Amino acid sequence: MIRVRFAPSPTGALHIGGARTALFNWLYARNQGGQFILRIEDTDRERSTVEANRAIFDGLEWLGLDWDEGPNVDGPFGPYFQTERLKIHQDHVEQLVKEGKAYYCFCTPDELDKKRKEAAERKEAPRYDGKCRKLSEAEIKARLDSGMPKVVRFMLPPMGETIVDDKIRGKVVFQNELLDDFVILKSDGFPTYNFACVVDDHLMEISHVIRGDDHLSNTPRQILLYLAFGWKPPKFAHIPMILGKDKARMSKRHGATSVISYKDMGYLPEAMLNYIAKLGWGFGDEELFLREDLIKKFSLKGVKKSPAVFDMDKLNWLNGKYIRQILPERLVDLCEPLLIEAYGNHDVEYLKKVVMAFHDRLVLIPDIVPLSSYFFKDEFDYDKKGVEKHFKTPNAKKILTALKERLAEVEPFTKDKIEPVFKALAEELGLKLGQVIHPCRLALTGTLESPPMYDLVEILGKKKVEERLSRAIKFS
RNA sequence: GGCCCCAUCGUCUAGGGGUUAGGACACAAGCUUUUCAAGCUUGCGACCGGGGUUCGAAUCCCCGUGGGGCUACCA
Repeated sequence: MIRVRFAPSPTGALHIGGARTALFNWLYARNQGGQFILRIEDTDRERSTVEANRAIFDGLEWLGLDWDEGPNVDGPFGPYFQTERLKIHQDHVEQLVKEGKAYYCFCTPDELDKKRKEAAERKEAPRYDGKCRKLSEAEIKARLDSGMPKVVRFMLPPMGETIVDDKIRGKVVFQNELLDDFVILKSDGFPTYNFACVVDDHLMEISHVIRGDDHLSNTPRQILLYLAFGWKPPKFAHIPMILGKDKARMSKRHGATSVISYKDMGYLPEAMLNYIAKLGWGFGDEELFLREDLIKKFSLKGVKKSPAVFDMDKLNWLNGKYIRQILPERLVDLCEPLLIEAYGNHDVEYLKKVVMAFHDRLVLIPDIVPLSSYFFKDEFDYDKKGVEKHFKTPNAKKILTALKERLAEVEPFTKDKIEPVFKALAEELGLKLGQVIHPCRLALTGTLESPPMYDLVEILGKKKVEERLSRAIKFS
């Protein structure tokens, strides 16, 4: 059975990189008919918050990444909040201590810090010197009894090498002697990441650990832990990082990093899913992937080794693509609240028509608001250049007046009845169609850009068209 | 500093001994057209450097260089 997990720490919103890791795990599970587990790694008591838990759930939910086991979804391997597994972790630490594979350390952070600095000055690797390893039974007992702050360190095998056989990178060899006796239980009694994740992954029967590249260097430590327990390590797959425009690891200064903020900005979840899937994974030349395609086509073989730069332009393009493809009803649902917020309540049928007029003009959902303003506001200024070009012409008044009179006669007021009015007028005046339409567009919208003329006229309706033409006639 | 990973257009990538090095975004031009978009066509544009191996390297190996990561009582 394939079992994978996404194990975020709740110290902030679900960011792009985390979402992509979650996605790859989820896709692998769905593709393989396996299970996707969500485990919250909240052992950092200082930084973990409940709001962050919520934010992670929201992010995953927006992308449609559902978990088979985890918070709110009971499973046989819970609990799924790491802090609720404290006893389990402490028992396992104790087991290692009893077996002589781990030991108590009473060195203070200050002391260690000082040693690290000294080592750095001597240009030596800042490794723990193993001072407390040499403590006698009696010394340990005395310190333990005195209630002195303590941590537990893993006793590293001194020799040999540890091989990480990575599904994406192949075999990576690490020399054990370069590692040191790392801490597995902190002085607050909570396990460290490297320890807790090993115990939990094993107990939860995780078969594949798919995670960011930044964990590759941690993997030998974890493998050593598996070996110390006599457990079989899972398969590992380290996926490349996501970088910002300057090729540095993506962070706040690269703009919005939390996935949910993309929802607020007006991105569609399918666009986001498609985009982040392509960040570090590919399937030939294909660009467009719906959720089902991704599930069908995803494989670890398709995952790249090199890091990818987050490119907003491409995301925007994808978003536009998906907006053009979505059902009218859904687009209306997405736009409606924004329009109501900006322009107040309007007839639903009217809103629908307006939204559909901009269907293939939107890159982001909120673009609808500025683009459609003249559908909701009767008072607007005329574009300055437009006035020079289309109002300050000898014919302008005549055109607008004629248009007003003739449109008043149109019944029903639909675009196929409206169209002939424009064509006939242009012909009679010996003008090109554009010469009639441009002043009219300026009169009706105040701008030089709009949906096609006849749609525009129909949607605005006879009354507004007349009013606006009158106003423009006076102005010109 | 030590260790580890990575390296094809500006960006995402295809290709993995012999290719006119292909596609997508962005950019530019054109077409279409009542404008803006959309759509279509075309253009611009890359194998990090140096050594090997080979008849032949973008491709395999080594060394540099560059970028990233780890080296925490963060995950």
